[in-house]
Amino acid sequence: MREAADTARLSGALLEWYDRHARVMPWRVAPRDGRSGLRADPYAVWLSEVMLQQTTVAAVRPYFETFTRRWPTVRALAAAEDAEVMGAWAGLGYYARARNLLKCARVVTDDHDGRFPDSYAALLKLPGVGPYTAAAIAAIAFDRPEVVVDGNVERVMARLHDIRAPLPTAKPELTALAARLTPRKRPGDYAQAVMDLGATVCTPRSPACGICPWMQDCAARAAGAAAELPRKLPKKAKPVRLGIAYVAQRTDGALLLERRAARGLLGGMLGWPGSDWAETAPDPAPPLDAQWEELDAEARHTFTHFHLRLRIHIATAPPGATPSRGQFVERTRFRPAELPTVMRKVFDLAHGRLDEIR
DNA sequence: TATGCGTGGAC
DNA sequence: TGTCCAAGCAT
Repeated sequence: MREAADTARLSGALLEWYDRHARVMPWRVAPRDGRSGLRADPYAVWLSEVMLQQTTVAAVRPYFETFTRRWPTVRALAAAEDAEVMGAWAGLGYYARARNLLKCARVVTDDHDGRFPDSYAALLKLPGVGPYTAAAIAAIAFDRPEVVVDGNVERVMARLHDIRAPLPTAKPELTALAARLTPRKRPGDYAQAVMDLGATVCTPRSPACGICPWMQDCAARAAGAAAELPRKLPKKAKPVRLGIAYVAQRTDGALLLERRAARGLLGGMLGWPGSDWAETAPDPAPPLDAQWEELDAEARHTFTHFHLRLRIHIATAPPGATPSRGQFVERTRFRPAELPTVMRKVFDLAHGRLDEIR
């Protein structure tokens, strides 16, 4: 157990480092000196934190810009159509976040008069807001001294204290260690400072210990073990699943698309009608009667827990054809960017040949 | 507590 | 090429 004076020195040293090295991000205000009174917009903090769940800053940046331009306030977002928001989220992944984002915007608008609650407990009740996000919003937007623990903080704590127990077993211990270090002053800056440290210095591979403000205090560095921590339980192998995607184009260029079920994989997103995805070869079941042609190429895509190989069948839909699934979307209204990545891969492989046979 | 849930970049 | 990884949450 560290002395209180020691923890104050550590958090102080990190805040000094952050004052000099904080990265510029569109959802941030400049580091505070405790007097400026500047606070980040809770809507921007919430939106960015949800986008940043398991997602890199580089990937989030353009999406954040798009969302705040189209929907500058939580009320504006709450009033958006579901399909608009899902389309705007396409490509960012973990689509349950987008579904919960809309739910949350509507709860804040309808039940909280358009203002985000300012306490950890109230934030935690919101859809899509878990322990990390609730603490982050409370600290960053409302200056509350909450303990913010994400993957960066876990890694930094595991190294600082040389914790050899693997994740996720070690998470409670790492959270307790993070709690001891969290200062009462500038909690939002402190939270962002630890995460920035983890993202730029105390990185998963090849940590830059030589420039770390906590170099002298790091137990793992002293033991020569920094790069090996945190340990993690081994992961399961990903099985390969097989499927068929059907891309039908009408002679006027309209494409047959289908809104996926609201829950589960790619829930609520637009896609091509197709078979289930399973480890055994699927039986063909095209969504309309036509002269189907199977492409030589297949779309390969890796999800969180399986690899997918998607065979692609294409056809020109006969005039007046009525599909058993999905609906035709005018070509001028079709935006490949509104498809999840695996479906966009299918389109990229299909569209040249599609126009040849039309 | 364990599992399902995306994507793109780094190595 | 394959593997690992990132500012987690819901069930």
